[in-house]
Amino acid sequence: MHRWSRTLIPTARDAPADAELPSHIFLTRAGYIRKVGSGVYDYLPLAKRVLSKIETIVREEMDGAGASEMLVPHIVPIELYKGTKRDEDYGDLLMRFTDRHGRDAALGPTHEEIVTEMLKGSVNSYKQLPVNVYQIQTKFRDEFRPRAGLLRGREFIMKDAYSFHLAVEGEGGLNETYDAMYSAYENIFRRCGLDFSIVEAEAGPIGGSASHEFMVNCATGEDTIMVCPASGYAANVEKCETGERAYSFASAPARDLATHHTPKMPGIDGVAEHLGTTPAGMLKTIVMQPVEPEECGPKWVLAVVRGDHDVNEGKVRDAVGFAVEMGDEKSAREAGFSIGYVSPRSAISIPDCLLVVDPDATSPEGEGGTWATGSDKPDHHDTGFNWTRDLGAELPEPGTVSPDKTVLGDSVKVADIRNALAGDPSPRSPGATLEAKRGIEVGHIFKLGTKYSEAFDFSVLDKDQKKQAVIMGCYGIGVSRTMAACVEMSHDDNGIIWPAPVAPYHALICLVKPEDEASRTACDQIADDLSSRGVDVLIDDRKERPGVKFKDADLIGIPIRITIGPKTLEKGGAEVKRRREEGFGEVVESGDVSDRVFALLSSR
RNA sequence: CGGGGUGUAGCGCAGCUUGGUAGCGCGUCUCGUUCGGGACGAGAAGGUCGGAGGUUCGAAUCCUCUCACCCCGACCA
Repeated sequence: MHRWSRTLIPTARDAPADAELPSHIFLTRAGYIRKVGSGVYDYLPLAKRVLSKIETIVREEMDGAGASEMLVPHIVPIELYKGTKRDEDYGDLLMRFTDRHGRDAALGPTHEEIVTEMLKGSVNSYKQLPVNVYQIQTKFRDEFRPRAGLLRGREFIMKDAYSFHLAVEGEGGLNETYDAMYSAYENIFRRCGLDFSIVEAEAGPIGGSASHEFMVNCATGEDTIMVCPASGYAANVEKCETGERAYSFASAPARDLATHHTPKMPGIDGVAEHLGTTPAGMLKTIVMQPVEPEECGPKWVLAVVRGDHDVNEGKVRDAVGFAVEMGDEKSAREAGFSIGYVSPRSAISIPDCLLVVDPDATSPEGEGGTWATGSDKPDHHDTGFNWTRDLGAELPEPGTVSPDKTVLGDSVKVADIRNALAGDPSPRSPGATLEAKRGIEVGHIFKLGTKYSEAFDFSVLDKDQKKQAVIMGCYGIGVSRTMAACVEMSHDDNGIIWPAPVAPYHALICLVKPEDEASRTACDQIADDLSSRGVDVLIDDRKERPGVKFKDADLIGIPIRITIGPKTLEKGGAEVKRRREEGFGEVVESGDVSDRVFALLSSR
């Protein structure tokens, strides 16, 4: 139980000019957070209470799922990152500094390395596996452009867990823990009162294979996710598959190939306008190359998508069977590519090329059967390009492309290689189409594999006395971001509306007239009653006008407001109102208030 | 890292073009009247105008350098 006059809740009528999103505006105005520097915030008492409640839920579910809490240093010697090259991969995101002895260190952006080191030093038998350890700690990532308050700060609070296994499958295997974490995360976010989606995701710079993201559904979210309403399939845009799409190269050309001079037109929009077409009437040909050229056939991979679509590197990788990256511009020019003006014909004229075409880039929609494309010479584009007439190579027969199928031609493949879009066919439910939604990522679980254990030479002897690299998983939750996401998801024009499980207090007693003896007596009795039943109570005992108190009550968003004043006492008790309800609440007899509050809290 | 912008009282802003010794609203403090949805009146406190250098009799204002912060893009938990 706290009294407003004795704690620190500096509410403000105006938000700082740079606050744009509701979570940033309200958390600041309601006295939860205060900016200290770019992307760095104070957590004031109200915020700390919310964070603690989220952390408690996290701890209960993590412990319940067999994980053990620990804590590693915030500061990590830079050598640990060199082992995995993440000092380079993270680049400037890694906040580095040098101590008085000239030793380089970093503020941990996440702690795979240091935890792997820790386990390596303490686990050397398969009998000690599996193990799953976690911590809740401040992380630091030196974002170039922090924004949106707590949603993308530089310093943030994160729960990160790391599991270690001898095998992927079976009892004690990675998948078992991964599944346990999956359901623990579902429990955590459900208990936090969040509306969320679970989506399939690429692994990102952290490395590894399978992963899922937990996204709070929210229109202001920074991430786009694709969902199939029929099957429940959901994935982030980078990962999202599309359903079967038909393709055919066999359209009859209605016009001849013609070359146009298109100097100094960087964007595809500008070129399309100049040629009298739209980006959807053009082909975009991206020159890519294998990451490890020695281990695969072709030197170059040309990915062709429609002009208004985006090539997806991961999908190209899956289609060709080896990892690819954007082609190095210098060596691509040396090989003969007119970067910026490449057409699919370069795949035929330049040796060692593999051509991969997205179904939507085969036969154009509408009349004409031809595309606008690059001319394979600087400052020129062609119109009237027709695959069968103008490519000069054998093309695959018409058919369909589904996520698990790649159609092979001699030197031409057709495959899903672009980012999914709203309206695309669902990969899981024939006839349904994908929808795009926005979300805020609050949790992410990865199957890491052996990337870190191999880098740190962390292996154990198995039953057959064979040395085996330990298999890892890692599981993160943005704790401070979860707090902000709650506000993004649940607020109105007047302020925050906390879900009860994470609210800083369950009930706010608004003393209309704190100097009134009878009010104070009733208030103390009700507060004691509630506290003894485990309800967190904040008493607004400030000598303020009622209007100010009600405005502040709405701002800070405590789920239940109990108003006590001479008028309510006259009517026999106190007014009880939910934050999410408008107007006046109901007057409840003083002795019944705690029962009433308890009932409201239990009914959500 | 590209493009744009802003630094003046705790918060929001004006003043800068055309140099003359700093102002408004909110908040804070005192007194009085008010008292269930951000009251009213009277009074008060609070600023090396981001920093350094320069021009000038005189700089918040003009010039140079610097630092910080923000927005869009790229990137990203």
